[in-house]
Amino acid sequence: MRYSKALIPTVKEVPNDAEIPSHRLMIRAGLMRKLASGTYTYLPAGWKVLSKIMNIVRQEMNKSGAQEILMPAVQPLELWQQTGRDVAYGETMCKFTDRHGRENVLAPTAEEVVTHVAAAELNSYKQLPFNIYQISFKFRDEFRPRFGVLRSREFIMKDAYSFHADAESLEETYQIMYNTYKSIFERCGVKYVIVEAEAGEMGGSGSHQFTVPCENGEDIIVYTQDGEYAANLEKAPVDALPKQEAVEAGEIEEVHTPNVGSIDSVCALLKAEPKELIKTILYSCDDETIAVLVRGDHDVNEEKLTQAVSGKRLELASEDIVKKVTNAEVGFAGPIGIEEKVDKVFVDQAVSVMATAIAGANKTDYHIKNVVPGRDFALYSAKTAVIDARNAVEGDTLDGKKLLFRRGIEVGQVFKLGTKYSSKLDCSFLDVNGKSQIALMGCYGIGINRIMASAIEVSHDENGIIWPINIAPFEVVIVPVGKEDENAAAEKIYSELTEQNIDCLLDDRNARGGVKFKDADLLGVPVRITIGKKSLAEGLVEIKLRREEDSVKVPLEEAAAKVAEIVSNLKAELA
RNA sequence: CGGAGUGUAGCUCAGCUUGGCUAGAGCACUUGGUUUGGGACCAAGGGGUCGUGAGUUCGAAUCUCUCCACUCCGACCA
Repeated sequence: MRYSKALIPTVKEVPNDAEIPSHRLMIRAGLMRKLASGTYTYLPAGWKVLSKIMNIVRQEMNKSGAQEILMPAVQPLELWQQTGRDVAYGETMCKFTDRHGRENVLAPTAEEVVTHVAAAELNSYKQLPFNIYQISFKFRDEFRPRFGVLRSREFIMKDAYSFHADAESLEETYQIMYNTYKSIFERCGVKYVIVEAEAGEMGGSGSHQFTVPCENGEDIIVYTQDGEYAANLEKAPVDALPKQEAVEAGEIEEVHTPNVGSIDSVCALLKAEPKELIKTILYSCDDETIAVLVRGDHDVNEEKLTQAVSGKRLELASEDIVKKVTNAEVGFAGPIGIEEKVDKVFVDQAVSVMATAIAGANKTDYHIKNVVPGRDFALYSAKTAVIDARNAVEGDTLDGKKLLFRRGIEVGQVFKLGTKYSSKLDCSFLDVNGKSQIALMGCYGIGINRIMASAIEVSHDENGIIWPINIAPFEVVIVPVGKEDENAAAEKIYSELTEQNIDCLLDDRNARGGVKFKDADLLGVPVRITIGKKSLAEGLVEIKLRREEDSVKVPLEEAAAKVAEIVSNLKAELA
């Protein structure tokens, strides 16, 4: 590609709505432009990056035995109603009615459609297993799109779905996908960690997340120093805390706390620490109401809670329910006597070992001091159980080992779905004995745009992007500085490299050297060839790697061969 | 959805407090010239119904209200 003919509109100044490096650099390097909140147009160089990522994904998926298909972006809402996910996905799903009055959704994912497709074609165990995938646009009407491409409303996802006759087969494909994902991210040149994850809304029995550690990630990874354990925050269990030393706790004492409902304000008023408080949080689960007790400085982990209610859908109780159950305004729920008012009580382990605590009084504008767990409310009963119900925090351990935290960008996740979708959409087959069986499923997603953004997040400097060569918009940029012999030499190298299928950008613009260097750095092209007057007079050109400071000079005639070798070495690093 | 903020040229912003001549700067763009190894310089240009709609006023970018868009924080934490 010749720069003079290319639409690569680099800019010096950034629109003020870009905050994180990947977003800023994608705008500055002319890779993309925003159309509206959470939607972006990819310009030629940006689309090339995405295309290269998609090609790697496609090659590795095909190599694993998966087959590519393409499903519609517009799906009938009816399919989603059959699995109940029309409600579960809620407002995140963009719905619309067509001219015939039919309700549709813009695909946020495709479990329903793919299961429907498979159900129609699957008859016999002899067809199993198979794994089909697509690379397509997905639309999720996010609460709050942000961080540029990291949480956009429209994005490109590779989603694969496997179908199996038995658990062993699912396990086998799951492992194949796990390894395929490793190859994909390695070839893309992004450093990732694999963590245990909860299946969440997707359902199923097992899941791993592929996460790129980086400061601007939205996910929190919890791990032990020795690398024995890594999980996301939703999943990570914690060791039980030791029982606090018993203190001379007086009788419970009601205190007036007018208009003071939040943890912080209670602490301020009573001069206490959040860790001396018990939070009582109410959830609705089907028709039941569930109370959860956690320490004031801890957060409820809904995934753990969901496990405790056997995977049933949980929802924070509405204000009305809270008022009805506690006989008080929101902010004053407490553990004493709550057992009689709700269907279940889960006490977080950290609460169960508290010596004494402050809690809500189930009475508007009142709290209770000197609450002793086990004395003033039951820890174990028909309705009450002590469980691990909170997020891990700094200071927690697992198996006695200190838990560490770091942020990351989720770029891929694999799930064992089991029969969650196949049972509801009747995806079954006849087994060897002629008996009808429900197919087992796995699903495997990769965020294409997120690979692009995370590569930038972890690899850039003050001058711009530093691409891994396999996903760079160009592998080599040729910069002639000057306009006579330099251009001729540049053309020569350009045609030699192009002939060898090296993806090359020739900066043939009539611009000063400085401009070309700045743009080459901003765009992040891994290898740069500079052809200047002085060196050329000696028959030399200069080769510089974007990621390194120094350059080397080689004879003009050898330049193409030398660069081809460098390119192939850089690629070998990512093989 | 709650809170905060911002909307003036393609981009970054000034002007608004205290209403008043033809609405400004830098970057970008066009033309000509000089330049050409790290975002050059000179000169001449083009480009804005100041987000929308209403109101107050002799007069509104500026004051008031409506709506819209965008950004940030939060959104189960009782």
